[in-house]
Amino acid sequence: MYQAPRGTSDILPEEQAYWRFVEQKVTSICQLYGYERLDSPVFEDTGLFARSVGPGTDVVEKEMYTFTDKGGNQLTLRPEGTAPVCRAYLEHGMPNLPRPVKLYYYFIPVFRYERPQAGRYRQHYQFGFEAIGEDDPALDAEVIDMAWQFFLSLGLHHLSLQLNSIGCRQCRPIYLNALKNHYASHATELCTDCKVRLERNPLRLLDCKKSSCQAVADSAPRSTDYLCSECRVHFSRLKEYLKLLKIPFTLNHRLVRGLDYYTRTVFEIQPRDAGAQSTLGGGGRYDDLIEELGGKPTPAIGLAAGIERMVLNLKKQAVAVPPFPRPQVFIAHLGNEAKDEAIKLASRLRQASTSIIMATGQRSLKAQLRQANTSAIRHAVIIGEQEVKSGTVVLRDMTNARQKTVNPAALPGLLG
RNA sequence: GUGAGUGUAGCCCAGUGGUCUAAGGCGCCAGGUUGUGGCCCUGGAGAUCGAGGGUUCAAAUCCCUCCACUCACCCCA
Repeated sequence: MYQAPRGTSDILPEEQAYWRFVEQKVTSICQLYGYERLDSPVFEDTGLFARSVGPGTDVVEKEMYTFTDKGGNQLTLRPEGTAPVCRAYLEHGMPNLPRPVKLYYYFIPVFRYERPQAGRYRQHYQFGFEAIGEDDPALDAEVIDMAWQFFLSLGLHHLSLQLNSIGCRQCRPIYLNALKNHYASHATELCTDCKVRLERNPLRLLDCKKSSCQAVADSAPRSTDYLCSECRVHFSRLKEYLKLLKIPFTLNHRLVRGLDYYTRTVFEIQPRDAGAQSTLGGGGRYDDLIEELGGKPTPAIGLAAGIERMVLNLKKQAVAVPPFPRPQVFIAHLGNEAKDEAIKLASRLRQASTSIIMATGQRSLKAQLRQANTSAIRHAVIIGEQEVKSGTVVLRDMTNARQKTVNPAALPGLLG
């Protein structure tokens, strides 16, 4: 027997109500904030991701699904959503559009070769949005506001917004240097992982969870103390705007994010009783990315959020989502002539926009009604030999067991 | 890639060497009502006990290998 590949899963009918619910909230928030949808291909040139996400990151180094196609092209199933949007932005001349250009994507499959665990998969789905071409901290605030309002609109409670600024290409190197010096002077206290991080990706040192490293992290220099004057002003304006908007945020000096393209503002939204894979959504500025991909210097900011984690939290917090709509009518029949009539009736009603499940096979009326019942269908239409003779049908209301003989032409008007 | 736990019907699970030709519940199918669901009663179908190998007179049960799932590390959504 075949199984779905490791780390992938089927989204079964009983799950769909959650996914539909999220989709509806995504579309409405994006419409509310003036974002337009962009769908990009599932795979891209490997170089696009290697370059933007960063050659030293785990995502690029060991998690990409990369393959060579028959034409010899190096391609990669997308491990994230921002780089493709930036590629499309450049490819289709969007720098000429009024700024900022606001784009969103929804339900894109994202692939990373990782060991699966709660809330983490090899193929998962993301929603995200990007605002490209503006460095005003008011835009940062709007993006964070949009993310915050979105998660609230899902009905999730006890969320926390973590915020930090990691500086720009002027001030970040100075900070990284200070950070490295600090850690180097505590090198003997560090775990083996952190010794590697010190060389490869010093920002990641900050979120090591080992207690010995936590102590070093607690006394480590903070990126916000090393911001250049522009970045400092930018960050403090952002905080003012967030206060203006009454969005509660927690400054988190350890929040760094794992992709190299982030600059200045970084943020994450997490449920407060967080498990291991807690982040619902995260994002930040990537002011150098468009330039890195061959465009003119163009500041930008965005967010990505994982749909599975939303669904996980909707269930955990017992949020009631609208049920998937059931067909209105079940058509039961007895005998061959009645079946012919039933087939014709089903077709006519569907053309009149009435949703129908018609019994197939030759089962007893009891079995047919049992199916209508378990399928949670409100009305049953029954056609037997008597009805065929008189040109009528029996309409039964399954919620109260009342039924009457009616003319089939009158059916559409009789269905609640 | 590392560590821990778990794999018995569609689902939940009992069974820890012979009485297992594997129990129960949910669900499914059928009958009890020769044309009427939900409750109840009765019956039925459905399991090569994750896979392969080994120990033993005898393995769902013990051992080994592999696979999968779960959780955690790592990293992120």
